[in-house]
Amino acid sequence: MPELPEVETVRRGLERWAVGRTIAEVEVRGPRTVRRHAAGPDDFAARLRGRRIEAACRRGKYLWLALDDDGYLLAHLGMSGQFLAVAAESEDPKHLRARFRFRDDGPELRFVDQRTFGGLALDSGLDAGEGTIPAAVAHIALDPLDEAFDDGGFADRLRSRRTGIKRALLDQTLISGIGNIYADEALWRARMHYARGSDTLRRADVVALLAAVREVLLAAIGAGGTSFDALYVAVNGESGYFDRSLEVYGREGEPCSRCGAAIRREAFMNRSSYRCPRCQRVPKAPRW
DNA sequence: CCTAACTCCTGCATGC
DNA sequence: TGCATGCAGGAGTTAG
Repeated sequence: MPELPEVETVRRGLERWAVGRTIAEVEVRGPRTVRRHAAGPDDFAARLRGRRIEAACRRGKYLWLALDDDGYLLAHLGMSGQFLAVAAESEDPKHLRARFRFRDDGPELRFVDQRTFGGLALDSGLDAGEGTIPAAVAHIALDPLDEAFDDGGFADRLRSRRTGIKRALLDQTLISGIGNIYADEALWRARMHYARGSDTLRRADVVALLAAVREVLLAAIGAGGTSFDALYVAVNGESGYFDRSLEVYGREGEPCSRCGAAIRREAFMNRSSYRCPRCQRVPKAPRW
């Protein structure tokens, strides 16, 4: 599932394959993928025709392409969205949702999405202090790899919340880019249980947690992300290999690499959480 | 304002 | 074999 490392890998691919090119034609398959574009698929396609792509940007799990008319092509991959740069002659995949052709001889760009949680929209800019961003992204917190991320401010906000630590890590308005996989991996690295109350963390605990988050995100970016199946690949079609480095996620029953205890899978927030039962003990006052 | 449940969707694995 | 069920889950929306 695309989280920050996967989205960053895709962003780099868009930088390589889309930036500097001018759009000739856009084809949208069905209304769902552009459901966030209020004016509809035809307007979406018409406005993009002739636009030059100036930059590929990201905040958390949101991606956007800055256009030469000061607009933004905003994208979210959801659970299974992909951008693929491929020769126009190659066969259309089953879940093709949008196609971008350019005014050059290079490959076309396709947005493919099996589970349709992903989406595309055109948006206008908003001055957010740290620069202009698409208006629809304004409520998303900076991600922990952004140099403007405020560690102290995050600690304050986290500690003032009355929720569990994993819920907080998954809240994109508090810290962005973390999903189920990297939340579990970071909590394992920090030796914290997912149900620990966010208001029980001392500032030093938050420092350790942020360090663990950054370590795992950077390592995963270095591996090109995590590809469990064909649902996540880079823009050039390659899979990431961070799945080999996962310590707990998807490893139920396997020994913890630190202590040897069998990794446990538990239902939490209508999904699965993985943890080491010895390294990550249940807190005295868990907040499920 | 805060927190949490609900909802959208498709394909694959599992069980009877 | 076929059908029902469960599971994967990001984030906007709604409810309390």
